[in-house]
Amino acid sequence: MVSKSEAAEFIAKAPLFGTLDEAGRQAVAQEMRESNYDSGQVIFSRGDPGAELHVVVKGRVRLSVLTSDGRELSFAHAEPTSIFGELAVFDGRARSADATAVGKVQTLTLSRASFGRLLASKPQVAEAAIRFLSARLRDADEQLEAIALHPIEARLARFFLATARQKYPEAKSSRVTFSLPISQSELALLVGASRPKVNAALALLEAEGAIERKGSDIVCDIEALSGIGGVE
Amino acid sequence: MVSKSEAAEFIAKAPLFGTLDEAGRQAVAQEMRESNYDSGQVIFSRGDPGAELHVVVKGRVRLSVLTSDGRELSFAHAEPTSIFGELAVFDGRARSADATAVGKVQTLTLSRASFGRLLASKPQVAEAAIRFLSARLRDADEQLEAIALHPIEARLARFFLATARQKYPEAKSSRVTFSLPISQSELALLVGASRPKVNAALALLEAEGAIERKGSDIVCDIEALSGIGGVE
DNA sequence: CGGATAGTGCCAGCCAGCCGACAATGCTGA
DNA sequence: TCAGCATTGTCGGCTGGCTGGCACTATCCG
Repeated sequence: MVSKSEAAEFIAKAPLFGTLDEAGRQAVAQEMRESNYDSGQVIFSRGDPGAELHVVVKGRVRLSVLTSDGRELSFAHAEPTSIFGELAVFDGRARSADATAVGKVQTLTLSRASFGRLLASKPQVAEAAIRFLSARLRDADEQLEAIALHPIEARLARFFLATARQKYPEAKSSRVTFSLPISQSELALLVGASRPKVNAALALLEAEGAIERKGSDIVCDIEALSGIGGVE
Repeated sequence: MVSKSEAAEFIAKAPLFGTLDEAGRQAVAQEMRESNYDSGQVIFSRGDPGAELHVVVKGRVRLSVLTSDGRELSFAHAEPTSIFGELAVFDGRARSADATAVGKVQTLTLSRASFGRLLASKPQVAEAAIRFLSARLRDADEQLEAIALHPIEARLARFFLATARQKYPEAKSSRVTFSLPISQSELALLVGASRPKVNAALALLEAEGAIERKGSDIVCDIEALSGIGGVE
């Protein structure tokens, strides 16, 4: 259970609400509702009318699409402080992807109506939304490029780079360690490849010295990964 | 040459400025500058600091990325009334793609500074920007899905559907005709496939009766294309 | 404590789509 | 008018990645 004051504190770390002052965050927190999901539970599906956005508090959420013939692709995973389901709130159209809990998940939700009021009353939220969407779009473009033009190892390398950058925004040492609670199958969905290929690519990256796997932890060599990822 | 009043009239058709009133459009038009490019000319390149957005007046612009090993992919073509180069203006970061004139091109440009003033003074522009970016993001997601999960014919079919929907927004008859001034090589870049494959896929679509080619015109059967494109 | 379930590592066979190449056609500009 | 270039239509060889399957291990839960 999350108290309203904990919620207010928490959303300060979320992109859309970080620019609000203390009072603003309190006000938003008042409007948010807590939701809990079990592992594998569908949070929403593509095509649903969808009228609220989520901020992840605990756990991971897979954002993916599923074709009629059963093929699947993950756009991203939402982790704590990540926002998802925002598109339906921004433009009022249907859900563009499926959201599925990967493990137990807790989120805070904000309704379209509440967000509309927020947007109208706080101009800095509109600006934050524009920056947020711009960043999303840059990510999407990069992902499109990766999947269309780069081989699997490069896509994996980029994924690790992006994750590392997210966990350690300050670009400091060349080797960073973090835990990666993702199965190879999830990785395969994210990277748009088959599970066996991901397995092989991981082994390859490790052989090249770009990563090192220690249980569920992973050590990344930023330099090496950049090289393999094709980032000049 | 475009006069300021012609410009004001023209930008009414562009997504970001359509919500402005006559006076607002006049004001924006005053700030815009005309640019002309020859066929093949690079308008900007990825990584450039980029400080203005463009509205296409005449011609087509290819928005693409190029990898170090020479592989290329088009995200989209900007056509008259389309906006491109907006990301750098929204978030102040570098250009995320290359923009190249396909044929002679004329654009109107608006500087980041001008846009910033516009954003601050007209709240409806912020809202338009959010909707605009949301739509872009939905497109990007759809493209990602298509390229990762669907075969070439399906991607081509979706491309035609999207084009048809853009030219005839009112969903009326099941067959629509329009001219398609794009070479197969351009199509291949857009669809993320090799040129020969596009050629074969076009032949296949025509054999299936989903399209019909008459010179540079094309007749699309919406139903058939939807079926092949995997749109339920 | 033991069984079930999920994740990992790996192999073999198959196929879609790539590449490079070439002729035929058509448009363009001198 | 004609040469030159871009575009189109097709091939064949090659290969990266997929599918499906199987054994082994770790982990979670009853």
